[in-house]
Amino acid sequence: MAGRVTLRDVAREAGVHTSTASRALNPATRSVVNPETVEKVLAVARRLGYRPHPLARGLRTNQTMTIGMVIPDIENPIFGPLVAGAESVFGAGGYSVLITNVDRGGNVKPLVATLLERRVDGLVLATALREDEVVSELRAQDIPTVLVNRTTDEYLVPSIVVDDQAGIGLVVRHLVGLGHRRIGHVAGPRHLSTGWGRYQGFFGWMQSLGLDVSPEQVEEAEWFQVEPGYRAAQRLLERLPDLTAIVAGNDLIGLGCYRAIREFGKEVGRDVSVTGYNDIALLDLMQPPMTSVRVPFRRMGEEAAKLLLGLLSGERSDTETISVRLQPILSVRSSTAPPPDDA
Amino acid sequence: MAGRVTLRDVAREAGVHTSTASRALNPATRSVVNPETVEKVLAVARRLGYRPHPLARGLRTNQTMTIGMVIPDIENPIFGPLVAGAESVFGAGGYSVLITNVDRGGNVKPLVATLLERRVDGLVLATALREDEVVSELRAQDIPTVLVNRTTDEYLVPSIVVDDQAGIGLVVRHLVGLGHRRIGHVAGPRHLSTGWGRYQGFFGWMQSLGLDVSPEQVEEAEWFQVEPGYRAAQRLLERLPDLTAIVAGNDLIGLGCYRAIREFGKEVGRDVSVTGYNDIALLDLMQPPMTSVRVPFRRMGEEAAKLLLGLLSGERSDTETISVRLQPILSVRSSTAPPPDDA
DNA sequence: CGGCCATCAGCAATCGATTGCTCCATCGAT
DNA sequence: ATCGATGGAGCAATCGATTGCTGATGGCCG
Repeated sequence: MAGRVTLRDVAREAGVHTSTASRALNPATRSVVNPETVEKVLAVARRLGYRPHPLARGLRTNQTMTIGMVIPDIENPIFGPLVAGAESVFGAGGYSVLITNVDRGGNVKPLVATLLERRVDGLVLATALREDEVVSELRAQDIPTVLVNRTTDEYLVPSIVVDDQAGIGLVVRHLVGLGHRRIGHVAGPRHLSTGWGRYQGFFGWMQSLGLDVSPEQVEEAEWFQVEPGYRAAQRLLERLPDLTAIVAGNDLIGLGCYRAIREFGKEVGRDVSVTGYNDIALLDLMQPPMTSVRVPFRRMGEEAAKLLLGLLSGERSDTETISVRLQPILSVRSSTAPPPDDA
Repeated sequence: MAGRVTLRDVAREAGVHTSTASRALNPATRSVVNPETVEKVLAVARRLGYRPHPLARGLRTNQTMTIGMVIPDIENPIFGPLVAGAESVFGAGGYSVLITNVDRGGNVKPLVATLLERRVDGLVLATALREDEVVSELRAQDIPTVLVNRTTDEYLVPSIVVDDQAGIGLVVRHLVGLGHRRIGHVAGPRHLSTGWGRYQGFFGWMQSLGLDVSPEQVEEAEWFQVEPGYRAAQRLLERLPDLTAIVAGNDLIGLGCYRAIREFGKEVGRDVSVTGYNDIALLDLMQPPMTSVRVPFRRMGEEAAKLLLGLLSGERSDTETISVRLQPILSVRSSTAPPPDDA
């Protein structure tokens, strides 16, 4: 029965008062106790296998050593590594992670409320919208919060995101380098920073590379999924049948593009190149393997955890602007190739 | 500031003692309080937005309303739905889920110890080995525990698994029905109930369908991953080049088989049929789309949560044998076809 | 009219740890 | 020798809710 031993037991056994035992056990207050007494208490605690009761401690100190994490659509494979990374860093810091999943269309607010009722010490949200009421409130209430993967337009709380400008730059330059000129974009939802940032990046890079680009070269998928990507790609190809390349908002949308391209009687990688984003697992096993922008999700989770730990320890104030933009790299595969000669 | 209001505040405002307020608020003890008083307290609590402090309550009642969940290799896509399913049921029951990931080869014991120190009310483990010391200890300590996806050989605690016997039956009968006779098996690790059960099922079904089957038709992948699956498939095909079908231990192993088959100059689905297991996302987009056994992971998570909730409420005793075997169904795709004529 | 019981609410202990304050003893300085 | 400073340890309050027990009130029955 681990944990049956209370501080009282330790104190009695060591022949000191509980308060003394408490101070001896706590590294921060240890200095006010006689070193010999400290030794004695420590020895007894070890022998008895004493473990402080987290609830009792938390009640008094008003800390739960618990982090709340909200994940949208946990079935999306990008979130596994993200959670794993965060969890490992939090675990090393003595924190545990309460996880909550919110399916697409679900309401984040009550979930966050539940987490706060549980008195989590901080939050990691992977659910931010570009304009996010929940985040604003958390900011207003001074609840240590870190955003991950997505962020808000206005800086409210720290975030760890990937540099979409850079990521899209990688694919656009890659495509242009291959000789593509007529490039389209099947964007993700533009009310999310990821969809928006990539969309912006697409425009920016096309222009800066001196290529014509207009809004009609873009279609928006309602969601970062295969099916919506497929439908958006259909619309795009119908309007602009002579595109030689499509930059997809993420890998799943890219897979939707594959399907649409085939339905138009063309071959992916030969007639029309496609790029994805995120570089999820198994992408290299698709037909053809998809060129994508590799996003370090595990690292993203780790950085988010470190950042939040920093906020919690008071080392960093969340009023100072801190945002981390991770740099992606390009995974080139055979879904991208020079445009066909007759193009 | 949700939660700043304490029971004391409510009691004072309602003009009653805290104990009365407490009883009025708790449905179980409400009957002992005058209905009018109850109304009054309830009204005040609502007005003030009172939320009980979970730590204070937990300290007294010795319950944290928290469940610990241990996931192996959280990056594996099967665990997303499983976690989501469990989390939604637990959430509805007022429980929160502390999640812990253990990477392959990691040690589960200290993670469980941490969770127990946190005083979780129960555990869901997706990490069971066929002989599992940790599970035995939990059983011995009477800690409400449920296993999910994998189970132990000896019945120790309740589990929710898929019926591997039935699942393998689906694929073997499917293959035999297509005309295959020389069928091999690339098994998953046999120290896990999933690897073992499918291996057993393969033998059983082959025999019961009157086909020759010997251990040399089987190779074991060290892990449920593409790469180990590939290596095992290589070994198998080298030994038995005339196989017309391979039953893979799971989808990822199946994808490894794809690669090995191609390296042997054959075509998947035409020369050699392949079946997977689990039916993970994107499998339908592989080349060729893989026939697989669909396992309802979300449901598995839900059932696990329900079962554990049952144990916790005392409705069910964990001494009575309870195990749920979910029934899988077959997703037929084009990785399976009749054997080639010359075979 | 007295006594008994049921109903309801308050008192106070309790869960286990933390921490401000007090108290005592010792030591050094004047 | 006296006083103050200092180190070290104990006392008790506290965090917020739950709950066994006690006590008061009022109704009913004999």
